[in-house]
Amino acid sequence: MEDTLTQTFAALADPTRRAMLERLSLGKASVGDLAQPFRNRMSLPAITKHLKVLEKAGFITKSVDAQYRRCEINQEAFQEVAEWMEQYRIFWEESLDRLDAYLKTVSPQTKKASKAAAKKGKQRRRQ
Amino acid sequence: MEDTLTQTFAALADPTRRAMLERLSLGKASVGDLAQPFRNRMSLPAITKHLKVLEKAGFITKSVDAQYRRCEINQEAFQEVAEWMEQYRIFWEESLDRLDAYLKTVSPQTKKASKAAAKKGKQRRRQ
DNA sequence: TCCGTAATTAACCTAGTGGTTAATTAACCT
DNA sequence: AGGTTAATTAACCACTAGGTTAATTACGGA
Repeated sequence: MEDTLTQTFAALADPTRRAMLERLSLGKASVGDLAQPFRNRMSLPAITKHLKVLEKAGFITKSVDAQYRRCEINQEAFQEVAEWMEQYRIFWEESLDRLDAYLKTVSPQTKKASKAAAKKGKQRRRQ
Repeated sequence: MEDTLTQTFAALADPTRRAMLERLSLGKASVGDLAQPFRNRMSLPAITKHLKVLEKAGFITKSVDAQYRRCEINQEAFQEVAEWMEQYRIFWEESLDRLDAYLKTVSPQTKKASKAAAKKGKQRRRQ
């Protein structure tokens, strides 16, 4: 696959891996911990593979702790995405403005994603 | 592939498609225009397929103009990426601060991506 | 009307991805 | 030492992604 941005985006193009990142954004976790929400759907080797993809893309780092592997989220890859997005800032800023405006027409408090987006718009837009 | 975030990230996980978006960020273009930089490496049907992926992911819209297809960049998909990134803001903000600091230790003017990132950091970081 | 150009569709091929089961490595515990 | 638990590796399979060539559609111009 070669190029690093490609690896980065490819790593995010899977719901299982995104869920793992979401879990890791709350704090460190072992492979078993990360596997737990998927135990019914998916085997452990599958989990291992997903983690390897995330690791190669720089989203996580693993450290050995006895028989456990402690997984931790990592900025590196997020930085790449953010830098790339910078190039298209004009588009996503505009989009968030629209989202922000839309949210004002709905209810004052909505679910977390919407709240976060609204907050972002407010913080950055003026000046 | 089902889910929309997956489609969005998958669309970005290809250097050809990212190059096309880069070109389209400068303005509208026909399929032929977009194909031109790849004409030696890649056939036209391949280009058509790539554009279809970008279209399904919401990154571009096509309109018919005689025998030409006029392609235009679109915010929709960028919005999705931005919303998703919001969840990890703590990581990429921190990353951009580091990048910003690093750039200060290098030269005042560097290449475009770096400049943009530095600008972003300055605008948002304080207050 | 006929030819050239723009672009897509169809049919196909190869390599890579996401999953499996079975076997293996490595650490802890009694 | 022997058993249990954590995780990885190996070998395999089905499906999709990215590419090809050849054929097709659709429009403009002499």
